[in-house]
Amino acid sequence: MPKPRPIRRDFFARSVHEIAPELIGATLLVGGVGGRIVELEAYHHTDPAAHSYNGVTERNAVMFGPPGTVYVYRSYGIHWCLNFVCEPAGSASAVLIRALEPTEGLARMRRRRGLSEERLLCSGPGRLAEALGVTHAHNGLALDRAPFELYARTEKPDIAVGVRIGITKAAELPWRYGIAGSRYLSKPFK
DNA sequence: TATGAGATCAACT
DNA sequence: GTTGATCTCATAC
Repeated sequence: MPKPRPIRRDFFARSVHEIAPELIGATLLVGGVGGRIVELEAYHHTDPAAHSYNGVTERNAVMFGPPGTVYVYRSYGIHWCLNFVCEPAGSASAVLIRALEPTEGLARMRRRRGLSEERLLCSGPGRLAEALGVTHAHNGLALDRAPFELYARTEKPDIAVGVRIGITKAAELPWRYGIAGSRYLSKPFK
């Protein structure tokens, strides 16, 4: 195995549409627990589905901050969802990390998630956050500092593209990316 | 395999 | 009061 190369914050100071496919296959750890990113979605500030579309609120404030920052929001009143802020500060764009192939800290993930088969540990944004212990306490933290670790992929996977999941606004935009055929996706690609 | 309810909160109308 | 970047469990087919 080649030595993993850390991804630094400046990686994120570009178009979210360039970043999103490049992050597929990267390794994300939180407190040493995590795995390979197999699915994510892009949200651009000009996109009606983005939280930042209607301007700053208390919830989405970190989206308007510097790139390479972690944005965590509560979903459906129940779950936490993990995002990485992209583009130059003020652009308020982000990628939602939707699924991981678990590789590190399997035992801790299982404990946090309760009895659960490996395939379901991180296959969805809410599940992923629970398995990695991500909460609002992580909102606004830098991605290249503890407890976060992010490493570039060593090989380019076969990347699938599709429409985003669970949204009604701008639902037709093909801004969901994933590893084609991975069994850890929240849903298969068409 | 598919559909539906419930959990529970921030933003918006 | 309604909706939403969700998940789990129950019930129906």
